[in-house]
Amino acid sequence: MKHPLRQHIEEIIKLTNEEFEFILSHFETTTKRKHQYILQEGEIADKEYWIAKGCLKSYFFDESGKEHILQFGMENWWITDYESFVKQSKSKINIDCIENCELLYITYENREKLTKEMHKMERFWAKKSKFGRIALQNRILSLLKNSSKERYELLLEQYPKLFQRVPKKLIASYLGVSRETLSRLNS
Amino acid sequence: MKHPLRQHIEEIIKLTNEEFEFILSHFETTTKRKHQYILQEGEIADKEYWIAKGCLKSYFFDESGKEHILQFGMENWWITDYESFVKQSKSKINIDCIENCELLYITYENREKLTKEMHKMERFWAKKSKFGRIALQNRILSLLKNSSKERYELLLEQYPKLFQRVPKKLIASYLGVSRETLSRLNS
DNA sequence: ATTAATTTGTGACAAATGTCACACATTAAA
DNA sequence: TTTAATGTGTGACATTTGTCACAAATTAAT
Repeated sequence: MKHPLRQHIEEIIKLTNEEFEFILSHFETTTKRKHQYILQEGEIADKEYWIAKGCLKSYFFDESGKEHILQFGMENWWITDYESFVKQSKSKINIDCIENCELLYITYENREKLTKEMHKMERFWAKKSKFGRIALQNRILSLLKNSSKERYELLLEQYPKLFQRVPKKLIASYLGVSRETLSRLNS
Repeated sequence: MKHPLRQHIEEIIKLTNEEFEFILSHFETTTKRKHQYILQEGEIADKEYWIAKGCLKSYFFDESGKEHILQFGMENWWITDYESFVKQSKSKINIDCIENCELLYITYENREKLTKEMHKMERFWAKKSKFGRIALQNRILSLLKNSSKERYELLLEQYPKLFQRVPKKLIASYLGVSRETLSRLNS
């Protein structure tokens, strides 16, 4: 039984046992409980997390104090503030656990080291970055062309599990509508 | 006087004369007139364009036939359908010139070749990809947290030139509001 | 110069969405 | 088990935005 992180990476590049062990040696493990945070506004995101188990949200507050959800994270997803991590600049966002979580993380330094030591991993992350960008582009497309109701239905279709794990008011925030509007979309 | 493409690339990585000539040999030049297209829905984006001069839009139509603008392109920007180019899949979008344009382009094959032949260019495009992703993330942030009026003012602030070159109805489409609403935002 | 096409602004009204208030259900904490 | 906190649905109403219609202004084409 392969390590789930290895399975995840091997969806993109094949690895020998030694290569995977070498990669894994650059990661650390941590567990967090529901409501605990892994990144706070103003900090520099010096770690990128791979979610072994659990569910998280990345979010920020606007001037009026309203919460907006940028991303959810579940098993096999990566999560960090990408902008802060890449630029090593102060983060505008927060990341909290919405369930108890088991996480693997790699620090910025270790990731830099690993990409230099192992060209395969540079390719892995380049590909991840490409696909991440495509996903964001499609979210913008959807925000432009789809109504709230359509966005709701598309999300429900694509991530049915999310709806059993995450309060609807967070879903509303992710979709960019008020919780009352979301509540009325079903009818 | 350095070639403008060289200046552009050297904002990220330094090049020798030979290196730049080598890079340039992978590109071709083309000119297009206003209203001409460089990519149509259903085609595979097999080229990535660097805009030497002119202005373009990438856009798509929703079911009701409404046009939505995904991106504008101006001097020193790159433009293609990123998803189609990366996956070499059928494009959902169109790209048209909204002014006469001078363009340099690199084909998918040449770009693959060049990244393999020259690791510097792999790093260049990886960085481009990262920053492109950050820009998209910030656009989503803005769509979630800012009102139409705020988005309008932010765009005006960031790209004042755009407003002298591009009809306002296209700006409206980019911002995700009707042209009538945009027209009323000033008051 | 004339004609045609495109762009822009504005009024009137409909539709969608947000806000506030409150009741009730569900979950977490003591 | 009791209490507190959180989440959800719904009514009433205000606000925002979209749609349709039309006229004026601007730009492009002949």
